[in-house]
Amino acid sequence: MRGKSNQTTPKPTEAELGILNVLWEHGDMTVRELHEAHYRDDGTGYTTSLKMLQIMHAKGLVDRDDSQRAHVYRAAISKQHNQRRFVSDMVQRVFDGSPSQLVLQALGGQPKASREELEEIRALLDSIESGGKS
Amino acid sequence: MRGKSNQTTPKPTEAELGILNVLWEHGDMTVRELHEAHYRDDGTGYTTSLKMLQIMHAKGLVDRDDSQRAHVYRAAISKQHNQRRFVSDMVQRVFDGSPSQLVLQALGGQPKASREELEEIRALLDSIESGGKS
DNA sequence: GGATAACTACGAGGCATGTCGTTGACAGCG
DNA sequence: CGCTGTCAACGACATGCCTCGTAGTTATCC
Repeated sequence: MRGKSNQTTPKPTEAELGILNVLWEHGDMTVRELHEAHYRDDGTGYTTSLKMLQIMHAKGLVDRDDSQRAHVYRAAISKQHNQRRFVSDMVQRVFDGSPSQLVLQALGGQPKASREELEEIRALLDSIESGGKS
Repeated sequence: MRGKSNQTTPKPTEAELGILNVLWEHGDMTVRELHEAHYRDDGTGYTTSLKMLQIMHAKGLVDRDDSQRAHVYRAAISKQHNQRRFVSDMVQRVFDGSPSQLVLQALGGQPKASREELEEIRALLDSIESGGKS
């Protein structure tokens, strides 16, 4: 019920993903704000930030409020939605469609999970194993 | 001691990943064999397969045996190595560096894990929680 | 030995991505 | 009113990816 946002949005590119991460963190932002927060260090020009947001708006990745002179942008897709998209893609292309293989690889990786996170994972396992819901 | 580990091989592109998947499945292959197995359906030309393998060889993604007239190619990186690379990248870019978030997302997804796979995951959780090894 | 078929090598082109420069509009201030 | 600074819009360009056509080489078969 919550998602009237349909699946028609394309997969974000690498640069677009960086921008979305800032938008998810900060909420609504003007071009100037995003540029200062995200592109300042690497010396990238202001117009690049603008162009990026315009392209993302054309793709439906961000919404825009142009009632003010400085347009305000916000992420049009949720972080979770994006995560599902990426996980689904990677399971398909890199793990032969097996999510559990991905899980094993992720748990074996370097940034170790904390005890609380491990418990959360166990809880989800229980939920699945007892015929839990999707 | 972290940092620039010699990841000399770049991350495979989409098309390169498709080729690697075939090579991991079939083992060593000539260009012709790969083309028949992978590119025949979509009408892609033979020289495209050849060029792809040449590029991948230049990048170090595949090894080549040119002692015969028809060169024989094989994957230069293991499937596991590639999986680690992709998981690490995605954890960083999409999950703010939290592997457990990725795990939760993967387990919630649609291709459900089997009971055996769930047990395997539990075993790995136990191993980690008891001060397991890497 | 000469034609034929299969192979490698190389360059070029179409397309997406990410970068920027320039232009024109608009607000605020004197 | 006219200046100055900020903004959105658009085109252009470099680069990487993927595609193919063409050329040149080598094996094979009469």
